[in-house]
Amino acid sequence: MGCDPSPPGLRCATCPARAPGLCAPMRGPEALAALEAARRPALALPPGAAVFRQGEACRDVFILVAGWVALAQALPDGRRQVLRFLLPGAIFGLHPEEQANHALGAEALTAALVCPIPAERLAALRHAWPALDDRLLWCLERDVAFAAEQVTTLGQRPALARVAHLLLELLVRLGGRHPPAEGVAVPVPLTHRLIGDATGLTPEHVTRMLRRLRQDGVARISRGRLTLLDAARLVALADPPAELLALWAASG
Amino acid sequence: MGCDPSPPGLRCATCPARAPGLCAPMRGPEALAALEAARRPALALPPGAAVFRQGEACRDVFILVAGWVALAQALPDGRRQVLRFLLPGAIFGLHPEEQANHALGAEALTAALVCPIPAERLAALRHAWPALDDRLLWCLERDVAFAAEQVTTLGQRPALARVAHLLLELLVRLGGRHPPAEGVAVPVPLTHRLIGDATGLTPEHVTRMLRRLRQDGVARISRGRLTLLDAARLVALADPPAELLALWAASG
DNA sequence: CGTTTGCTTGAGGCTGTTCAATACCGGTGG
DNA sequence: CCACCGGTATTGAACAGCCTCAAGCAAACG
Repeated sequence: MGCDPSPPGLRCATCPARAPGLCAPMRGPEALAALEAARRPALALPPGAAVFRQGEACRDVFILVAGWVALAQALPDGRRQVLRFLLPGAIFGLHPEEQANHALGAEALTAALVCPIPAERLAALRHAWPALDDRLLWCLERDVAFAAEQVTTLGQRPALARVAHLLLELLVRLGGRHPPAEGVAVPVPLTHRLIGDATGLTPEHVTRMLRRLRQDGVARISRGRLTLLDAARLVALADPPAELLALWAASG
Repeated sequence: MGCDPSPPGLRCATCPARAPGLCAPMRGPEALAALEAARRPALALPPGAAVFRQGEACRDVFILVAGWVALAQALPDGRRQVLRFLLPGAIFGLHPEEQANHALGAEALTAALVCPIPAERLAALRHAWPALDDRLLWCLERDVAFAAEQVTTLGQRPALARVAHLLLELLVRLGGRHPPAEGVAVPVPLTHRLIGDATGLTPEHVTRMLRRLRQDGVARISRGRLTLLDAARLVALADPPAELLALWAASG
């Protein structure tokens, strides 16, 4: 929960080629300096800490610099839906102006570093550097495409395909390429509960689906490490639209 | 399928107060004239016609001037997911640049009138009138919020709540206010199949859920007309986040 | 080490699907 | 005006997928 006013700033951590963040279009030194000047001190969060809570007033927009964050919507009955697992470079917390309070919560899954940027300062930057508008527009169009795919998955695909879809998405986003590499153990800080909240399944059923994937030699996940065994069969199970694979690979 | 190069243009039909379209920020006569100049001739579509098909190249962005359009993603096995029912004023067909082909299809549910705007011309307009960026950003942030809610609904809510949620959404969007008016028969061109494709249910189960809503005196839909009987109970069943109601009412 | 948290497995039940048969409505052509 | 027709709605019965509940286990953490 502490504050880290010094490095790592936006410059180094949010601009890896495979996870372009907000600063990608701010190439000029002045523009980047302006973005650096606008941001608040970076927040270092321990695992489980909330970046913001559902219902809280929207004050800042955030850039995830390091670690994993989950965006989730909780329901009154205790159920909750994970909307997206965020990786470094992600920008989140944007909202239409009518919306004064967060409809979603954001929670760190690992130790995480986030940069808050006051919403009004971001608006000022947008007007000073129009390239920032292009970037934000691109990010949002991408988010809409991702959300549409998740809607289709939850509405139409059976449990096994939902889990396969999520694993494939993570592998492609983490690896930055499609097809993803086989045989590599990738760190993935997800519990069965989190996977269930993202796929609309119970943790018990997630266990059963993961067992089938393991027994069929498709992929295995254990102790926080995900290993792809058979990329072709995972893709066949997940059956993602071709358009998405490029987006996953390109945008963390 | 014909072309209608004359009225109704963007001016009259897309700017009703309750369904602000692209031109809302283009108040100045020059700006509006520029938008009018950029658009192609309006397309008049018969019911069932495709505005664009899934997999087709992305060439234009569209503004819905009149009628209903469904955005849907089809799966190889014949199932499909309706992502959103569009009402007049909606802008659709935006996509991140990596995406050369539509991941979704758009189909007219009624006779409909749409204005295509070439994507590159829209980009040019954006740079000439920065207010347009604000508007597009707002539209996309709203779309992300809507999509997030649909994800939660499909992932976590049971069948009755899903149907109630959709009916409430339509009533609030059509009426432009919350709570929606009781006792008014609103034209709604949806078949049980379409409702099922939007809620992830079979048409048969949609029938059963609608029967329960009718028997419980909550709402009834028949012969293309939706009548709200008990707003409070519909809201209780649908249980939408407070943030959404304002967005539904404000944005058609 | 003890405690806690998450994982695993099984049995039984509920929700929603599938399949099939019938009724309905709107449009068409005789 | 009426018979016909295609698409849609309705209903029921059997089935399947996923959930609930409960117990036992493994792993992480103080």
